[in-house]
Amino acid sequence: MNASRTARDRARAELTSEIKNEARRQLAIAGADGMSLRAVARELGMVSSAVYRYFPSRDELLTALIIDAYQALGDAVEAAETAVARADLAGRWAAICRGARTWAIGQPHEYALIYGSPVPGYQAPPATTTQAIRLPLLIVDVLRDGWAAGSLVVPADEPPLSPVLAEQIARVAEAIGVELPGSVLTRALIAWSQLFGMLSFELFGQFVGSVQPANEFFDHTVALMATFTGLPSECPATA
Amino acid sequence: MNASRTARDRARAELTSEIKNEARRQLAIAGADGMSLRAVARELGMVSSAVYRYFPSRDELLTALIIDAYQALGDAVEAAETAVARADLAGRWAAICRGARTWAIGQPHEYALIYGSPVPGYQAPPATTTQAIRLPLLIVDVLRDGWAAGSLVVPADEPPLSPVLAEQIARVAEAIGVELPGSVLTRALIAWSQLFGMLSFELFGQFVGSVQPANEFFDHTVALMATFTGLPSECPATA
DNA sequence: TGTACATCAGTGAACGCGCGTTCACTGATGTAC
DNA sequence: TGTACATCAGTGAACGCGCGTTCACTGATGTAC
Repeated sequence: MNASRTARDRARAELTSEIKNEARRQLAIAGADGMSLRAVARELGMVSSAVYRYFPSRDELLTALIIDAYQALGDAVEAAETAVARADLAGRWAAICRGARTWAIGQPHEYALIYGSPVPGYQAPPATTTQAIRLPLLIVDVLRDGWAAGSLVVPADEPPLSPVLAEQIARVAEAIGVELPGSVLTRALIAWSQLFGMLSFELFGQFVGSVQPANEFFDHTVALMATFTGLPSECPATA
Repeated sequence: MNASRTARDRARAELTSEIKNEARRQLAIAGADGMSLRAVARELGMVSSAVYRYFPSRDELLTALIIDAYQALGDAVEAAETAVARADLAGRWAAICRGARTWAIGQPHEYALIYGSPVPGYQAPPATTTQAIRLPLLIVDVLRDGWAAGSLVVPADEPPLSPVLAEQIARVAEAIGVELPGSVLTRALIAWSQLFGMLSFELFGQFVGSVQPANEFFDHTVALMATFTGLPSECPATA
């Protein structure tokens, strides 16, 4: 009836996610280019053409994996951030960073899929963007709360933004509906790119021979970058 | 005689670099996985097996491209930095950053090859490391000069490095033969990772919809990160 | 509850493709005397 | 300067492989009356 879930529906949903899981497994072994429909089908004990009942092409399967990855990262980071007391701004920032790192280390190949080199000839659909901006939006939330509470430390000798940059930043602020000084938003973008630069360096091996394993370097950096964005380094006075 | 360069030698050197050039062209079109020996040979008007007289396998060709890319980036950045007056520390830092960006934008696929996701199943030989550390070494040079001149601004309220991190950093300092406070070296590593995080975001499309085109954001960030590492923001007093 | 029809999942064969690598060979270039 | 031999570049055919995608089909599951 209209209770929707027929046996067929359930079977379809299950197989769809099994296909994605197997594809993820191959991603981990052979990378994005190595993920093949035939191999997925083989591993699942079905004939290769059967996969086409679930995904119309290899590219669509890849797209699904990319969206899933952004979503999983967003979920993980949001969960980590939500667990921290709202007033603990530095703690929330740290939770975002550590949540991202934990997720990235847990599934390095999915991380590489979304933050590594773009797959050549592949165009990300808009649905990915919606997921991709969740993390930067979380960062902005923390800063906005800090701004509202008056606890943000804006450096006095900040060089002014150039007109072009100021307008780009203003448009961003408008698009996400947030009122923050341009300098604060700019520093947030810098901290955001630093975070992923650091994660990529760690995961892609650029820290080998220096700060690898990077646990302590990561935590230290997170603290410094919190200060960089103007967040107070200590928990707020519980007054 | 012993004047070495026979016609054969010259022909070999020329074809070797033509093969690499064609391989780079394919890199730009199809990415690292898309670069194929057969296609290279085809484009050069030779039979595919002939390429094996120059590179023993596809992987060795890729390795050559990776080393070349690090080398080209190192050369470009060194040239940019050398052109700046020694005493102009912030200028040297900016030259390093802009040199890296100019090179990356000029050959985005070679950039992706060395700073994007690692090619699965591929192990970088030590020769790449020698080239890869040239840029961070340049950064350290600038800071060392600043330290020697007493013009480095070390923040007073710096959180102390944890013992593990302090030792990692000390080992790095020893390995590269430099005497700098651990906090300065740590900030250098942070700035270094920020630089490449920002470049990757720009090249891989994460800034679309915010600070793309990123020229002004880049320059602004370079200035802020110079301050972050302790470099004086102005040209030195010419006294 | 039972029948007739429509929908859908999965099959198996095929198309056409490109790939990396090996190997025995021909012919040109270089070297030693 | 000339000859004999060794080195090397490039050929062409072959091996064995895996890939994405299409298509006509069988048989099971769902739906409407």
